[in-house]
Order: sequence, then C-alpha cells, then structure tokens
Amino acid sequence: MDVILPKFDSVFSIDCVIFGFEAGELKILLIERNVEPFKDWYALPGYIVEQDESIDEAAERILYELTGLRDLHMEQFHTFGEVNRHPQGRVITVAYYALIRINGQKELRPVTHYARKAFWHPVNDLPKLAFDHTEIFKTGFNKIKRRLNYQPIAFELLPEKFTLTQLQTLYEAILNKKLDKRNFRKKMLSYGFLKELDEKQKGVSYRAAKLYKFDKRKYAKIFQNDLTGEL
Amino acid sequence: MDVILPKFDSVFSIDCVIFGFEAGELKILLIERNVEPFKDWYALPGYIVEQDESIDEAAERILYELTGLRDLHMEQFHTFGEVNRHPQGRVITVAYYALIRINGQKELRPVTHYARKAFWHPVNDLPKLAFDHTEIFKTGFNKIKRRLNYQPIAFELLPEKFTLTQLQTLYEAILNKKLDKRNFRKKMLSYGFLKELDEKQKGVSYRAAKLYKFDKRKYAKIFQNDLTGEL
DNA sequence: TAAGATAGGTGTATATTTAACACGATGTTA
DNA sequence: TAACATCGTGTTAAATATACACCTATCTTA
Repeated sequence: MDVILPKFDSVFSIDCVIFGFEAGELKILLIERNVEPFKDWYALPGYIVEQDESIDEAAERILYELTGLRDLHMEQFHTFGEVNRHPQGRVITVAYYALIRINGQKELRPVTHYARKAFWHPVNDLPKLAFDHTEIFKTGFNKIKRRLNYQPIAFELLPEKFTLTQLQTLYEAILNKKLDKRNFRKKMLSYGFLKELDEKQKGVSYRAAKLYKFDKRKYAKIFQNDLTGEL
Repeated sequence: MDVILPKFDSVFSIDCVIFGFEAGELKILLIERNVEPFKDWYALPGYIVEQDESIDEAAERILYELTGLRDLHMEQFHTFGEVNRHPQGRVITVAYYALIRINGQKELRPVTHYARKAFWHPVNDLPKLAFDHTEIFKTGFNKIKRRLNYQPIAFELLPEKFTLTQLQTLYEAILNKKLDKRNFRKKMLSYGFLKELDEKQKGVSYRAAKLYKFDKRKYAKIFQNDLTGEL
C-alpha cells in the first residue's frame, strides 16, 4: 500500500481439505508426498500460488495437479499465518474445503511428481500429517460441522439419487451422533427441497427404499429471501 | 512445499474492519491515506505483513500504527486474493475484524505518516473507499450479523456497564430491524450471563435504568459443553 | 408543586418448533 | 413360506418464539 511495493521472500500457498463419503464413512483426500520436506509423509493436497492467478483459481489448479480432481466448488475457510509453519521459510497458507461425491470410476492420479499418489482416508483414523496439516484439517472439519446446521451441504457428498437413510447416515457421520429417524425425515422433507423420485434403490437384499434428489432450484426459490442462507 | 522455496514478488497485507458503537449508531474505523496510491482517500486501516511476525501479530501492529488503538481482540474473517486488487502489483490480503467500545478519552492518532488521520464513521453512510475496501467491509459486516445470532459479541461494543435498552438498540443497529422490548429482555436475561448491578444510569433526564454487566465467567460456564460456542 | 414528558419495566396467551418414542409393512433370501 | 432386514410412518409433551399494552418512576418546566 506504500508508493512502491516492497518485494518479499514470503511464499503463499493453498491447502485443500476435500471431504467425501463412502461405505458409510466420512473421508478426506490425502496425498503421499514425493519431495522434501516431509518426503513420504501423508499430507493435504497443497502447493504454491502463482502470481498471475487468484487464490480461488490456484486452489483449483493445485488440487487438480496433485490429485487429478477438477471442477469442484471449493471455499476458503481459514488462513494460517504463523511464522514457523514451514521448516524452510515463511509460508502463509489459505485453506480451502470442498465436499464431493467419491466416484469409484474417477481415478485419483497426481499430474505432478510432487505427489506420489492421492487417496481417500477415513477422518476418524487419520495418520500424522506433514506440516501443520492436522490442525488445518481439524479447523476445516469443525467448520463443516457447524455449517451443516444451516446449509444443505451434505447433498454434495451423496450420489445424485439417494435414500433418506443414506442422508441420515451421512449427517450422523459428520456430526458424530445418532439422530432420530422419524424426526430427521420429517424435518428434511419439511424443507421442501427434496424431490421424491418414482424410483427405488436397486441391488439391496431387503426392501428397497425410495430415492430422492436434492432440488437446487427449489432450494434457491425457498431461501431466496434469506440473505444469510440459513435454514 | 518444494525442496527450495521460490521467492515471490507477492505482497501480503492485512486490512482491519473495526466496529464501534456511539450515539446509537454503529460505526467503523477509517483512515485518511497520506500516500499513493489512493492518496487522500478514505480506507480501512491496513498495511503489509512483515516476514518475522504472524498474521495475527501483524494485524495488531498495523492497527496500532495507523490508528493508535491497541490490545483489541481481532479475528480474521476472509482472505482476498484476486489478481488485480492493487494497482501496483499482486497483493493478497487477510481481513480482520474486531468490535470495541468507542472511548472518547482515547485519542485516535496514527503513528506512521501513511495515515493522515483515523476516525469513526457510521456504517450506514460510508464514502467510497480505496482499493476493494468497500467489498471487504461488506463481507465483514455480514459476518458479524450472522455471528450475533449465536455469540455474545455485542457486549464488546458497549461500555462495561450498560442498560438493557442500550443493548437492544445495539442489536437493532447491527441487524437493522426493530426488536420487541419484552421478548428481547426475557431472552437476554434467560441466558443467565447478564449480571444485574446495584446501580442505575446517571445523568439522564428521565427515569434511570438499571445497569447490567456481561459476566464472562458465567458465560464460559454455561456454554462450556457447547463446543461450537453457539447459544 | 403539580402537570407533562419520557423512557423504564413488566406478563400472558398463542403459535411454532423440537424431542421422545415403537411397530406393522414390504421386499429379499434361503 | 418362514425368517430376516430395512422401510416408512404419527402422536404427545415440552420448550421456545411471537405478539401485544399499560402502569411506574424520574426528571423538567410552568
């Protein structure tokens, strides 16, 4: 903001906490690092921001390069700016999160050599992570727990068509507590943004449940007046 | 995160949105810039982060240097990272906010020459601000509006001893809507963290109201089990 | 010192939301 | 066709939120 901008030896980076849901478990995306420092450690996908890209663009690019995933909607949730976060110098990091469907078809394949591989790992049993990534994960996890209470973010984790039981299982996984089935259904349906389909679950060895779909248009319509986006 | 950290010509800065409450009006702290770019414009207090200070420390220092205020509890709320935010180069900015008592005694006096003066300005009638500061202000204002619903942040804006009417006026100023007096009082008192004092307002030309105090210890006790800090 | 002005302080009734709680129906498999 | 597993449903009680109006205390001024 001064007349001449001073040059800094600071590095600016992005880390991503990407949540997925698979086999009734909440998971996050990790990479195995292939470069020092913390070579061979597990870490959140993260790398350095270039000068000619916004931080949102950088987040997309970096996630793609390290995991092969793209076109997901990420949001920043906190910036980590302690002096000694990185063993080799000053690094300030904006952390992003996203919730996505885990899709067995889509292969996770790093595009750069910085990551040896990328993989999903259950949040309940995380290994030690590189840098301060455990703290970053925890901060992000707390944010989505809170957010779940007033925004329909859970749908981003489920397949397009899902059963109410699946939805409830997901809520329970995120909030880490049991919910009452009848009350849960009553409340979800009362919002009016779930569309009941003429279709049922397939391939289950018991009575098949009805499938539902999250109706974004209805959601937008219902909550258009509520500027805060709260339910 | 690579083996050798590249050097970047990026600048990393802090901007502060400081809310105060005076004469029944919600205000924020602005400075008049004394250097290019945007010389003579009004702006949020903000400046560049040094390499050997955390961003939280930087926020404190910068606010002090530009306004003379110190020892207030600020929190980051968003990081602005578009490429062309600053006319002279790439600048990434972490925005902080705080809520404080406006104290007529404490003089606002910039310590550096970068600001010509610092002053309080009502949020309802803000002038054009330098850079993207209007957007930063709006983002911060929305955050505190939301936050007011589940955290007792309003007390930070009031004098230590206050009347329930003052508290209500403040809520109304932030939320920009009228509240019902009886319901407001009932609810506030029901939380149990307001301590009624044996004292009354002085110097008013009508019946004096009882004074109350926010009891932090009681608040902590009551909400210790609620990890999210929600009411 | 009485009258007027101004904000202080209080309660109840209704509507809405949340919480607790159990079992018969349906489809699958052996 | 029996056994199994999940599906899908409704009521009641408690808590919370909302709507609403008048008398009281204190100060000012005529």
